[in-house]
Amino acid sequence: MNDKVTIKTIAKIANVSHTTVSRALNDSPLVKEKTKKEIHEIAERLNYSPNLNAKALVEHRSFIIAVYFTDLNSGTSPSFMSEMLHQIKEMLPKGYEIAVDSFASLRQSKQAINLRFDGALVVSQSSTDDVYIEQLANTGKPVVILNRKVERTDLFNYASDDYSGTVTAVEYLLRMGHRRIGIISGKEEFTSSQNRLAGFVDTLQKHGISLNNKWVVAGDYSVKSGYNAMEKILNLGELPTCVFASNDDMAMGAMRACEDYGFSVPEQISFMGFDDSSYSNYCIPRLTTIKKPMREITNNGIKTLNDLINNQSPKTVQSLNIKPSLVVRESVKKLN
Amino acid sequence: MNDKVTIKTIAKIANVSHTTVSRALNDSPLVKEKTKKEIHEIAERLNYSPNLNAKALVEHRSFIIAVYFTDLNSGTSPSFMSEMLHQIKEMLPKGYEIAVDSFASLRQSKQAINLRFDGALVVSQSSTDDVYIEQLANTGKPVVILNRKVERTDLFNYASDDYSGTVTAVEYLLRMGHRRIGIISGKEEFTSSQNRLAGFVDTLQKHGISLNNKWVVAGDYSVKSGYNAMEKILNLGELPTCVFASNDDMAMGAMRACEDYGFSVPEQISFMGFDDSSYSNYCIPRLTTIKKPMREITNNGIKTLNDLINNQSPKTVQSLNIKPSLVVRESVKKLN
DNA sequence: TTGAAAGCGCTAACAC
DNA sequence: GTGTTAGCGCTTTCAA
Repeated sequence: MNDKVTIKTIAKIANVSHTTVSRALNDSPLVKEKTKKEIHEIAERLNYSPNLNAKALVEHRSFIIAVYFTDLNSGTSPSFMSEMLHQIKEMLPKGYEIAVDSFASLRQSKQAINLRFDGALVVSQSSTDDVYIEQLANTGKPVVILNRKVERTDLFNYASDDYSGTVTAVEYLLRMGHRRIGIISGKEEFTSSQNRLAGFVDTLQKHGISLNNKWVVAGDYSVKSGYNAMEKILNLGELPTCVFASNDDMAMGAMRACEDYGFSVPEQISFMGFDDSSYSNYCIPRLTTIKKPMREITNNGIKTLNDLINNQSPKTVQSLNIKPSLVVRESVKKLN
Repeated sequence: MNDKVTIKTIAKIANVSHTTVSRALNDSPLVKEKTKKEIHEIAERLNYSPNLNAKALVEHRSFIIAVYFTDLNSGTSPSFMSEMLHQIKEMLPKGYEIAVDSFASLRQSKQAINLRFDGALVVSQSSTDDVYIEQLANTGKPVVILNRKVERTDLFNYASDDYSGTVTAVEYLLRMGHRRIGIISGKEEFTSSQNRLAGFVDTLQKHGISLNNKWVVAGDYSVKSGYNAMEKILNLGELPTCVFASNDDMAMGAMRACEDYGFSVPEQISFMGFDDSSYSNYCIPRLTTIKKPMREITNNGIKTLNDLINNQSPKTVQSLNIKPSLVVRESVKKLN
């Protein structure tokens, strides 16, 4: 292909220097309108497209936004990820590319972090990410951490307050008369799992409700793990009246297990989820859940990064720990 | 930060020329082992990281793999996308970045396609992508098209044979005794919707079954659209015994509508989905569906692109239209 | 308003 | 084995 159209090609045709072409193409006020127009025409005709590598080299920036996930494979819900990418793409200045990567894959291949980016957005799930976050921050380039509250206070950081969300959840369950409550927890390494579990345990304790340890079963946030965890609980003999699943996917798996074992939901066992995934309003029964404020998290994050990259001090706050809200649907029965 | 560690910095310390450093770092056999070791040590100590922009400029490649979706927003199922990205990341040579983009956003912002990539993977849903695929192909760089069969035969192209999948689906429904069958179709512009609809219509006709046009309702592949579409059908008075939903998500929405309107599934109305999404084995009832061969599609695509980038002629075939398979579960009742 | 020249950090002839 | 030099395509002084 005619890859070789450079500013020099255009310069020759327009009978000017390549400097002028560069200026014209960058809409510099130093170039006469007429020349500018001519150059633009030629560029268009030749289907000129600037060599971003050269531009990046000389301008000391790369036109790349790095988006890091803890793990592309598991944990980050696909819908979160896809919404994320979509929003970033919408809000980012034209000409920027989005480079997707994961800390898990870096760790696995023992690779160093790639420094070619102008700003980074980190969707963090685990404190094991901190090593990498450190490295990103050390570049001095704009970095925004989402999804998980980090220790460092000098970083822009927007997260969901999962602990408080779970408190809300459990208090609702208590109000509905439940006292025998189990939990299916999420991926152990994930901060969200830890916070949700802690919120659960603490709230029961605070209200003087004893927790049956057999009703605390580990899942990994997948639908299947919810199913398996619930099987364990159902085989216990002594059943809870309600199970809090640390995310909606596991709740769906768990409800399916009940169906298979002949327990009706919510008549015999109630369920509470977390996240408010797009399926939770359509499963049977509709899932009562805690709505994770994904929209606010991503919006804040992207806006901030955007400002940072354009060297404006962000109009957003430095850090946010957003309280999730309760979404009452059909999966929790009121006991009398 | 100490961003400024370049090969020249290292050269000065090691008392060699920057060329030698370059060679050493690239593990050239031309450099003495001892010097090499020294240089590597210094590089490590200084936390040297090569400037990819410079490297890219001189090597005429960019270490970027472009991944294009028709639309990041809708149509491409999030789980497909995330599995895709994960697999690419796993199989791609180290040091490569994955740049995610969508034709929809290009179109919206009237942007030209970005030429900074060494190979492109296109997850195409619609023939409107062809303009862009053309441009990508014209770069002469490796391009692999997934998900949809394109006209051009010179491109590497792996897709699911949705038409034949739907034939399989409908013939199964007929075998189960259904004659009054409706369809909820997907996004109109998407090739998959068109093929699935065509397969549906053709197969009914081939078997001499008349199609009630009122039972042909348009959705857009979202759960909600499946719900809405099913509402329309349920309000019709005359009901089908079975509805084929063009994807699993819509089937889930439709089954939920039945629940809300007091129709039992599959006793009164049966459902068949498409895709075999991760939820289809856990919803209530479990969804009988057609398994889209995503794994084969992505595997072939990534392997091929990989070979192409490394200048090997791919061990894979040029083009594949993979037949999906039937997955029988619980949502289709056998009529007698 | 334009051009000449330098240089971004790297690789690759071509010498030695 | 190693160094010198040139050059990738671009922006940016500085001079005219």
